[in-house]
Parts: sequence; C-alpha cells; structure tokens
Amino acid sequence: MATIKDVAKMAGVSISTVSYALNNHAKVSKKTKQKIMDAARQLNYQKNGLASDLKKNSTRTIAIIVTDLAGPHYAELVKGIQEVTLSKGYDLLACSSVGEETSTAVKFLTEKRVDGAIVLSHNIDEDIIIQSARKEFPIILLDRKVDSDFVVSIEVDNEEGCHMAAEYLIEQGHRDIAFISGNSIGSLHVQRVRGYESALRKHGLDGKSRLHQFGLFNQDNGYSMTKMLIAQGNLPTAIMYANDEMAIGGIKAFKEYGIEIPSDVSIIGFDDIELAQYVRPALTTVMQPKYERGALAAHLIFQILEGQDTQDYYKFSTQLVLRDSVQKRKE
Amino acid sequence: MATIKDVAKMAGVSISTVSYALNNHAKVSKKTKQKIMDAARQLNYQKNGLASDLKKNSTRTIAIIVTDLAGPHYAELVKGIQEVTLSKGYDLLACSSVGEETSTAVKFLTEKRVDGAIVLSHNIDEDIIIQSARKEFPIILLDRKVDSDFVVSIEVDNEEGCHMAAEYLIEQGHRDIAFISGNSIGSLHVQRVRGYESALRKHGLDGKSRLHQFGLFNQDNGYSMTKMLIAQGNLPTAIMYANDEMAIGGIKAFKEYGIEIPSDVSIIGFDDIELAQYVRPALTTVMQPKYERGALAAHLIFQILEGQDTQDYYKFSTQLVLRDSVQKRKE
DNA sequence: CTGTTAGCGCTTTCAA
DNA sequence: TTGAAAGCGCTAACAG
Repeated sequence: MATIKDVAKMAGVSISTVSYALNNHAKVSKKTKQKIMDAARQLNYQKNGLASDLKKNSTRTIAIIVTDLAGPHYAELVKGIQEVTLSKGYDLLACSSVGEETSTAVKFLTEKRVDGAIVLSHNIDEDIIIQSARKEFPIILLDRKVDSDFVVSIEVDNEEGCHMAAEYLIEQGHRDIAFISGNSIGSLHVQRVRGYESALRKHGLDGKSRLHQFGLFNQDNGYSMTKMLIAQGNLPTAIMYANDEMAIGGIKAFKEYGIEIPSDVSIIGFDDIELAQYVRPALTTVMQPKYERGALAAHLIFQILEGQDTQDYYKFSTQLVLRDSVQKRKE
Repeated sequence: MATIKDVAKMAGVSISTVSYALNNHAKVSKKTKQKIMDAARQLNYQKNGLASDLKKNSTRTIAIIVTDLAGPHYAELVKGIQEVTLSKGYDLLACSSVGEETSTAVKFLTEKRVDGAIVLSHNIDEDIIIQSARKEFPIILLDRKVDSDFVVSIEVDNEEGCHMAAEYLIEQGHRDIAFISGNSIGSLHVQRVRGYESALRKHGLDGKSRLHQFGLFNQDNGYSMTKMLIAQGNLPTAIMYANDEMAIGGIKAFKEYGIEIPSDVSIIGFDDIELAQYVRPALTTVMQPKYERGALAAHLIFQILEGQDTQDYYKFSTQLVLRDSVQKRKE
C-alpha cells in the first residue's frame, strides 16, 4: 500500500510538500501540486487516517454507544454480523453515509481506519468501493452488485420475490394490480419492478400502465403516492409496494379515506420488517433472510482476510409471508 | 495525558518493559509488572489505540456502513445527535457494549479513538466513565447519573412521568393497578417505580403488593410476566409497564388469552417508541423528548471541548400520550 | 527478564 | 515555494 513517501519519491518532491499538497495548504505551486496529485492517483494512494490522527492528536469523531447495534430495520442483519464479528474477537462499529463524499462512511472506507467493511448503503460511489477494496480490506456489498477484486456482493432474489408476490395476487383473482415504488437508483428496485412486470406479462396483463415510481422508499412517500392513487379514482384491486415501509404508509392513507384493506383493496409489501406483523391489518409481504445474510457477510470478510477464496456473488431466495392484507377477489 | 513513557519513568523501567507488561507478554517478572501496573493506575494511564494500531498495521475492527444511523428504537435520539455532529464537521460512529469489559464500547471509551462519547448504554461500568472523562474527552450520559468532572447527565423525569400515568389511571376510576417491570439496575427504572408508588400512596392505594419486577425490559419478558399475572388470577383493572416494549409483549399475552384491552384491562407504557402507535390497540404511553435530548447531548460535547461551562445535569419532562389502551373503569 | 532502538505514516516547525 | 527533521505513542526485533 502506497504511503506519502512513495508519492513523494514518484513525484520527485519531499514528503512535507506532498503532505501540504494533499491537504490543500495553498503554498504549493500549481505545477508541483499537479505532479503530486498525478503520482497519488497512479499509486492509488490512500491516506492513513490513524497516523494523521495520531500526529494531530485529534480524531474529530464522536462515538455514540448503544447497548446493541441491532435495533433498526436492519436489526436482524446487524445481529448476524455482530455475532460473527464478536466471535472472531473483532470490533464492530457503525457509521453512516449521510454527507455523501465527505461522510464518515467514506472516511472509513478510504483511510485505513478499519480492516473491512460491510456496506448496506446505496449512496456510496462505486469508484470509492473499487478503489478501496484490497486483500487487506475486503468490502462486502449488500443488495448491490459491483464487480471487482476483493468486493463480494450479496443479493436477494428480488425479481423472483416480486414475481411470486404478483402471481399470488393473480391467483387470488386480481387482474388490476398496481406497483408503487420510489425513484429507483439501485439495482434492488429495478429488480423488484421487473419481477412484477414479468408476472403480469406472463398472465397476459399489462403492468406498465399501473407502475408508479417516484420519490423515496419511505413511509411518507408511500402515504403520499397512495393518496395520489386514490385521488385519481379507478383504484386497482391490489397494490404491490416496493417495500414494507411504503406499504405501511399506504395503509395509513387508506385508513384516512375509510377504504378497507383487504376487502376493498389488497396490498402486499416486501422485506418483512418487524413492523409488518404489527400493523393492522398485518401485512402480507415477501420475506428476505436477514440474519443469515448478515452472518454470511461477516464470514466472508474473515475468509478474505485469511486469504481463502470465496465466490464473488451470493444470492438468497425469498419467501412469501401470508398475513391479513390480501383477500381473494370477489367476482 | 500520561503515556507509556511516563509510566516507564515512574516505574523506573524502560518503555518496552511497560509495553510488555501492559500486554501481558509473560516474560515480565511479577514484581516489575506490579510496579508498572501501580504506576499506570496512579497516572491514570490510558493506552493510545491509534498509535498501537498504526504500529501493528491492523485495527481488528470492521465497519458496517448504513445510510443513516437513525433507525432503531432510539431513532429520533440518534437523529438529533447526528445532525448536530454533522453540522460541526465531526464524524459520528456507533459501537455497542455487548461483551462487557472487552466490548468495542470500552475500547472506544478508553483508547483515545474518538474525541467524545454519548452513552445510551447501561452496562458500562461507572468507573470506566469516570476514569475516561476529561476536558478533551467529555462523556454525556443518557438516562443515568454519574457525578464527575466532564461527564454530564441528561435524564428524563421518569418519576413525574409514571406519577402522571398512574394518576391518569386513577382518574379513570382504576383502583387496582399493577406495575410490571424488569430487574432494575439503572436509576431509570427505580425512578419509574417510585413515580407509580407515590401516586398510589397519594390516593390511599397500596402499590407494593402489585409490583412485579423481574428479568429484562424487553417484549419477551413483558409477555411472560403478563402471562404469569394472568395465571395468578385476580387480574388488576389496569397495568403500567416499565416501558413500551414490555407493554407490547403484554398485549400479545392478553390477545392469546382472549382478554380485551381496554375493556377488560387497561394498559399504559412508557417511552413512546415508534411501534406504540401501530400496535392494536394503539398504546397509551408516556412520551419523552427524543430528538431534543440527542441534540442537546451533542451540543454539550462541543461546548465542553470548546472549554465552555455547562451544567452537569439536565432533566427533561414527559408528556402523556393518550391512545386506545386505557378505558374508564365501569362501576 | 529488561533495555535500546528502529520505525509505523503522518504533520508541522524551521530553515533554506 | 520546498525540504529536512523531529516526533505523535506505541510495538517488537534484537542485544544483553
């Protein structure tokens, strides 16, 4: 791994000049700076944050200490990761990618502050991942595919899951099935849409016209989009939501309008988050293995660190969870 | 802040010997080791984890990268912390205290890996907190009171909250009110119990006999304890739970027995977690400010770091949230 | 068993 | 504008 020293040698300048250049201390001439930057890029130089923090005697980071990192919607997933990591005697810490390029996440991916990373986040640039991954720093991606050395992807068969869900609805006699989703950036959601469309096509139905993709994948947006759908009139008899959160927003919207689930409209979610079983009606949804994926992710990190070979792609399958939000279509 | 050098000087040995002793490299004689340990204790020596990681070229820690640290039951709280931290240009990372003395949390509290900590966790030894806090490393404690320099506590008026909840139940005509709680280690829960008891006493009722304290403060235990209560017969007309999670476990137990809430029994929780509004019946509970407490915690860190004075104790008040799990007692 | 010493990779003062 | 050099706090090879 290249250090500041290597960059200095390659650029033909001193270490201190490199340090100044890298930290934008205006006193470096444009020309030297350019040389240094080029060298750094060529060597794929990555700063050692520990060394710089040690020298500066400051980390500029705050820890928040919780009893258990599990607890969020990805609770089960984190639990799997946590148990494996702990059993290996490693530490686990969570950081977020809010802030994009300057986020804590990017800092941890690029500054040798940790020995490996599991990424659940979709707003991390692919380049950063590719640049950072190496044998001593494996990166595991969840719900996202990037093809590069020392990065392995773990996905869930979203297409199959949605296909299955749509077919189930069709079996229940539904013919007019809408799909409510957000702006899909990640592959995750394009796969879900694809599963929906392929099922409808297979049964000679038209999905395209009933596809609503806009905004975020959260409750609020599920709520808004459902209200829009209601306002347009001509309600479908069933709605698939891109995920449970959006579906739960939808339930709220229908409740406000006095539209009954499932007698007036059937709905189905995706993920099987904890809340899904508590909302009324309990949400029928597509479950994806969580604990197992987390545990696998952690295992893979250690396998790579130990120099063992792994596949570079894993796919888990999904399962329909029948609860109370879908009803057979009355003729 | 004492370093390994200071310890060496004080113990009258070389730094390498100190390093060996501190890391249990068996080759150090019992006597020297004792001298070193004593010196370390006297100087309140704390290892610099960055330096050692830098030297060893390994951190033995894995990062898990999430879109947003908010998401768990403490979602709102974390959100408050996150926004303030980000606005100051600091990084925020979460780590857990599972593993007790050897947990990641302890490592971060004691090894200068971060510049401050906000502790939401109750299983962190008070001594560790007192030893670690200093001007350059302030510690903010939530729901827990420790009196020491550079540690500030932020509590919620739990006693008032429970007192209020109990009085509300009494107003609704309830006379037989049970309290279900876990083994209280922290002050948090003794305060809650106290609020309950003081309200009952004030109205000439006996709380003692109806107090059930056992096990953890989670759903499973709420479920079990409720079932025990049912099995004993002689059900109270109202139950207060130490927190929402336990109350939700209780709801599940009652459902299994076909006992209706609130017509057969009224229940009330504490915290107002997200789930509380979704369970059926929606849970009446005591709300505590979350976002505000988080934001305050983060602000305090920076105030202390900047050398400003702060109070060493803050208390927020609570508010009753009326939903559907309490009913007026029919005569 | 203990001490000397060379660095880990970086920042920053001081001198050129 | 650039470079030399000291040193952050620690570990570990080596010598004694």
